[in-house]
Amino acid sequence: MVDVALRAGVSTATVSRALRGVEGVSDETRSRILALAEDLDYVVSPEASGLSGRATGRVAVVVHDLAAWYCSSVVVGLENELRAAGLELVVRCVDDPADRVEFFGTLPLRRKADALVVVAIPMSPEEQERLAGAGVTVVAAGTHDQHFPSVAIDDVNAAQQAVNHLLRLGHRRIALLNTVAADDRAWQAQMDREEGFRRAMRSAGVPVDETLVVSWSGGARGGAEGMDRLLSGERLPTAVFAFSDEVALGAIRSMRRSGFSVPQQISVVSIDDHPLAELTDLTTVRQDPLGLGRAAGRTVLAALRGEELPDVGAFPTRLVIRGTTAPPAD
Amino acid sequence: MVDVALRAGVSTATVSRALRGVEGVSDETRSRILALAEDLDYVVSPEASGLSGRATGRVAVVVHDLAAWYCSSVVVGLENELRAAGLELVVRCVDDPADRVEFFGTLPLRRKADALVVVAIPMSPEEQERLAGAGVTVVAAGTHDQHFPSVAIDDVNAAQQAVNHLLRLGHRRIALLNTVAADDRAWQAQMDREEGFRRAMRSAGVPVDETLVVSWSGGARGGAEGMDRLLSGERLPTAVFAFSDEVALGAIRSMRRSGFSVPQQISVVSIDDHPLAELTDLTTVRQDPLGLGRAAGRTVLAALRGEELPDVGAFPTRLVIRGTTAPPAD
DNA sequence: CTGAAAGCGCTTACAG
DNA sequence: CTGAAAGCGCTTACAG
Repeated sequence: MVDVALRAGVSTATVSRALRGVEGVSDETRSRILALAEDLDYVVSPEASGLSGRATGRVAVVVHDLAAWYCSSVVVGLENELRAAGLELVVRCVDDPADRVEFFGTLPLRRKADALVVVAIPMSPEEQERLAGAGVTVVAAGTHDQHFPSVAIDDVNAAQQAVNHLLRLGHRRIALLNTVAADDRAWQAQMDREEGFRRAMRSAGVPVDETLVVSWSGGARGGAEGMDRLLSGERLPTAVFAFSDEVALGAIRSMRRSGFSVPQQISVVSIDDHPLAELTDLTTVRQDPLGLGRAAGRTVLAALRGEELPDVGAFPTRLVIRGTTAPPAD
Repeated sequence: MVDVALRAGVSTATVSRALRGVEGVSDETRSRILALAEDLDYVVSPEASGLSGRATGRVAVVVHDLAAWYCSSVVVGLENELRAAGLELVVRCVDDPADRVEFFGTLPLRRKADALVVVAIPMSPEEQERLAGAGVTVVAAGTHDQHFPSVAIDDVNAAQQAVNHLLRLGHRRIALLNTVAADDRAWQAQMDREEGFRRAMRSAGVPVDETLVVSWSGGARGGAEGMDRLLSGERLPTAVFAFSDEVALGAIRSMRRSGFSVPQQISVVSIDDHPLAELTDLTTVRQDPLGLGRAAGRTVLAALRGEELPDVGAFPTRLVIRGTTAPPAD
């Protein structure tokens, strides 16, 4: 920077102001400095800038499973929005419970980032408290949060959209193929989606057959295994509401293997609209993790600017009817 | 840090040395300082540290499509390895060609990171040159590179593994369902996999029917469309080698829709072993992007330590035979 | 509109 | 093994 200042014949203070677009520099001087900086291929040192100023120009994101479609899409949305604002994204994966304890225990983010975005990790009260004392702006993405601004879908409502679709088709023996969090701590989405399932059934006056409510591990494999359990039960469902598209895909695989046709004998609906849902002709409730990540990014920017955060409400979801649902055979 | 030094009754220089595990501090002093720092919940400011020392403690990763399984897996592997070494990962997505030009044109990474990992983006000579002059350690992951250390699979060989499997089963009319890069610049993997395809055919003395060589856009949709083209040709293939699992899945969908059974009428093999490959019983050549990311991370660490980089050779791939391949019907 | 000077919180030769 | 001091490259009141 001294170099630029010397050549421009001004002080480093002026260069600093010109480069940051701050007021108090004449247009003539500013453009001269900008041109010079460009010429010299000069970039400000974020270290020095962060040390003297207050902000680091970085926002951290903690994410549960970056390799999963949902999480990586949220992160891409975040990155796009933050990059446009000149901020960098530091990614921290939290793979297992031990790692999670480690992260929330040490919170290695003080002075390392201006804000933290927690993606798809419902926080315990203790974790929230730790974070609140960490001195950074916190935004939750993919989960609802009491203490911090959050952007997420309404899982109860999304589940109702799915189950109502089955009910409208005439189904009554509807199974819930839920998942359990690997973490064993209550996972918000699972509870909310079950609540939505029950609420839809209740509204329609249809009793829930508890033998048709199964919670199994997640992913396609979990869905396949959970479905095997349902198929080995006494009375079969005519329709299944699965926690996610991946679970649904696994379930469908199990059904076909066992000789059941979808949707002729059993209908399937889930939540996500994963890229493969269209390919597999899966009826699902679409959510938009990329857009959600962008919204979370905008929330971070607003919070950093100290703006009043407008309550964005729940992020929208929408039923997409494809080929895995049909009226019951009987 | 002054706070810790004051309470420990030593200078900040000693605290700094103790905290970094550098030599030149008595064990007694060191442990006292460490305990104190722990007590006070003290963490060094990376800004200040970076400003006085040389390194930033950060490595940047540029990635083409973070939402894709392959790329996000590589990034997770990288993150795991780098985090274990106390380094942070800054993620930069490069979505479209314009964005790519912008990135390589401005290279906003000088002083912002100690190293740069380029994931799945084959670089042009000009881009390589720009990077070489940027003053950061560069590692390529997922592509081979002349100028920088790189860790990648041998695409030619992987393709041969796939096609040789088909040849061994007795297939001769084998189609290549390749993809074209959205970027329109030559994409290494596509060329190498085509080369592997041709080499395997040549070795087996089987002529390539050029009407069975199709390059279409990527993803499941691209695979479906490309397959439709193949199916509308004069002579049908008895087997298809697809660029990736997603392309293969799309292709299979097209075949089933057109009334062809897999593998009875047409066999399908591809490259990846995507999580859904097992679910869909797809025969494929497995690659391990998570492990590849880890290896890239280790390469970065070694380079940062100034170590001689051992030539790791190609990252291994392995044929996984499942249910989409069988001997030809005739 | 512009500059001189202090200070951000560390690390690193240089002494001892 | 330990400390005093300079310096890393910026930003920010404070003057002018």
